[in-house]
Amino acid sequence: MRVTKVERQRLLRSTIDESPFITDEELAKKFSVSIQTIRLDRMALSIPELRKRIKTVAKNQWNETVKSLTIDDVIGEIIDLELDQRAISILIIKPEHVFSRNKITRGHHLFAQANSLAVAVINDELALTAKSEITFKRQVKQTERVIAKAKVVGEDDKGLTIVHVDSFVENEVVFTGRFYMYRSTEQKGEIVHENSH
Amino acid sequence: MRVTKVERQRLLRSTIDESPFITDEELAKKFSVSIQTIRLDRMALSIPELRKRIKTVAKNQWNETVKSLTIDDVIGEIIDLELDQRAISILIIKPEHVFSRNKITRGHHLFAQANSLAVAVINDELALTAKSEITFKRQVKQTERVIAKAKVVGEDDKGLTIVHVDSFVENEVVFTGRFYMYRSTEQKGEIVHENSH
DNA sequence: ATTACAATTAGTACCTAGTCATAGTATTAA
DNA sequence: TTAATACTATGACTAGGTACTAATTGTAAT
Repeated sequence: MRVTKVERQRLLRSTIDESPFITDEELAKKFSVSIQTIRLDRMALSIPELRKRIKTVAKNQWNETVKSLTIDDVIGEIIDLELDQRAISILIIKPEHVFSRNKITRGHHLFAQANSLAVAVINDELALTAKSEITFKRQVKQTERVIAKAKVVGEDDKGLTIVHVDSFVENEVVFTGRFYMYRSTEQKGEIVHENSH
Repeated sequence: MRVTKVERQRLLRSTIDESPFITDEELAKKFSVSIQTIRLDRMALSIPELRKRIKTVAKNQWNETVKSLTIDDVIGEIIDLELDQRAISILIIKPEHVFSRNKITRGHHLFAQANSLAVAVINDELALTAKSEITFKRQVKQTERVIAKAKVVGEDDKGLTIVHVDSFVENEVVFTGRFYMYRSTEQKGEIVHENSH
């Protein structure tokens, strides 16, 4: 089925978004246009070629910036990250996050967002939560957008890194947590890049 | 530095394992051998070419991402429940629960198991976690079976129901948490399960 | 020293999934 | 009719390989 250019490009974007492992050839078949048209479309939409897409997806896992966690391992989307300093992530509450009857977010999703952010902010190969104290300040409903802000506040007497996370919906605190993180090397020494790629 | 074939292949394997984004050319330079030698080595070790490696890494990540959204499936199976008294659930740690690199369970899954058990044990329409203090006692690895035991221990001064959860792997405590649960009516009405999966 | 054989290197053709540049056709709007 | 827009086609080139054959080098045993 041939559709308009605009519509095709809209569909192209979402198709690639959904399954980034699709080639131009397959896309061409799918939309009944030539490969060249698909390529022009990608140009227009600034969508990189297959291999680069795959690489991007893969690199998140092995990232040199986010060492201890892949960005997609983080529950929610990281929008700001300064290792060993602070990090911010956004989680939009969808149907799968809520109790079906009252549409209130299940607590573990808020915890997961905050906890994974605390892991991500640690500049280390291995970061694990050793302990945490958390409080659910108010209920979060479906479709609300939760912004979690993590801040590394220091170390405790046992050498655990303390990360404080506050989560907000429209400037209102909905969750706070203090995470005591274990890290493999307890030093924030030099930046170790293993740029072997 | 030239080393023996066996040693080079050992190093090759770990190098690629560490950074799968390395080309044969770069590997050849690294080990001071020809590209062909590297290729023979990869053949011998059944290590696929760069693009396939990247693809695998990317696909794993893609799966993990998709899976972490359906967190509802990871809560574990309730095997014993006496409302407002105690509850027990079992969670077997699968690949989707762990960090891909070190196979250690991600904290939020242990939290989710304990938290959802705390919710389930409350005999009420609406049960929500208001606050909790949790401790991860030791790391849990893939394939291990986590048994969470929840016990309702009373109420605090604000009327929040306190549930204590200990999680074990083979009689060893791996997680403990104290959950302060909000409930809509402080009455024990009819049995309400939010089994919305 | 010569042979035997493994280890290594070299070279070729071919493949995929692209890039870039250029040219050409079809349809539509002024 | 002309011009613009959308689409298709072609050729030359690239990275990072596979698959194969052939030649060379290293080393250990006879």
